[in-house]
Amino acid sequence: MDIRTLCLGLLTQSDASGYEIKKIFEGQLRHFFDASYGSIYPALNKLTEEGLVRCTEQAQDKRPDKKVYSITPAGRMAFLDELMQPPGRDRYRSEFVATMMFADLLPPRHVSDLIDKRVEEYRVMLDDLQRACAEGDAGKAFVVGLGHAMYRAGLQYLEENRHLVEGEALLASASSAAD
Amino acid sequence: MDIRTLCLGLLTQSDASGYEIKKIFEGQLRHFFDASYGSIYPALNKLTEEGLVRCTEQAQDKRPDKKVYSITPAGRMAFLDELMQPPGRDRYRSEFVATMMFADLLPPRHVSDLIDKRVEEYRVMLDDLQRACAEGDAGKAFVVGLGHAMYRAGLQYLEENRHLVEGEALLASASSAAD
DNA sequence: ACGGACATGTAACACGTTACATGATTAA
DNA sequence: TTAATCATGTAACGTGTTACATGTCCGT
Repeated sequence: MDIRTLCLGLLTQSDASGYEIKKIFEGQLRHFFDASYGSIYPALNKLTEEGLVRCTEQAQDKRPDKKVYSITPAGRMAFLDELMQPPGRDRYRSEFVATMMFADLLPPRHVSDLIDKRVEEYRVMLDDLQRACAEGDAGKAFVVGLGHAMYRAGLQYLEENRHLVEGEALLASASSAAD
Repeated sequence: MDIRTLCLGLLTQSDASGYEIKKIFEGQLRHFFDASYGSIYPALNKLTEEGLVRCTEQAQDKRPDKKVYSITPAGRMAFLDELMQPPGRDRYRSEFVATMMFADLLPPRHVSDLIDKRVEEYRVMLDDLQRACAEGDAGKAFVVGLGHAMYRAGLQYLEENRHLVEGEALLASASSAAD
């Protein structure tokens, strides 16, 4: 699902400007998706050309014009069509995970620091998601709940199993300390 | 962490050809990373130019030459250097999750089918990971375990909460059936 | 006076995939 | 004979990010 389609989807829920769409990505959706202005504005222009959204320019005093986009019936159909396509496979990219794969090459302290940081990040994220769970429709709540469940499991795993990568490092430092 | 660095990392663990590296990505690492020949071969060539890996051509009878790459001391240093950089944020892209966000726009049956499929995929993946857990060093086991824990939580959540998105659909169809 | 929010956009760049090109060997 | 596995590579394309360009208003 590319940014263009995602924007179209957001516009099924409410009219918005490019700037506002960015805010939505930075808000509750932050832990699942993101998009920069560099992809949002061109996407919106393309959708307009294709007749899937309509743009109403609102002149504002003391501010640049605000371009508010709303989805057209054709846009709704196109989005539905997209949603009905079999979803492609998830893709994931985690430098933390990649780093942990090679934990045995790193100084023990560094590994511990990385895990500490990640644990803290998970905690913040879980708080965020808890809060986000309240607001929003069923679909959003479901997705937020899924994220929460998975990140909570990740956090718990880190806490219970960090010794696996820290231990190995300790072993190495213990054998050199035993000299 | 780009493909080039990932290849370098794999070469810290054993010498390999481009073809073999692809097999590794398709094997135990499948659920965490992937890479196509179109990025692996150029990466390997670039690493060679940079002096981070060395290439030994093995003439094979009845097969094209096999180019086996091994990491150089400079390569090890460069990889370590890379690993010591603070890891960038995770990025995630899931069409399933995106689709679920808009579950209320979809036919109830379709949503149920999607979840059924996802549940089945999780089951297969968990089996895979269970098996992969045994082999490999501490780092790999840790990462595989983390994946397992998170996907298991995802599966459980889906099973226990699918009614949230199926229920809403049912509600809509119930009210129209009550006419 | 300065940084941050509001507001829109473009161009260069990075990174990766897909499809193509080539060709032998082996098992069904 | 047909498909799969072994084996390497390139070129076109897609998709997105970063950095830049521009300008106002508001709070401190």
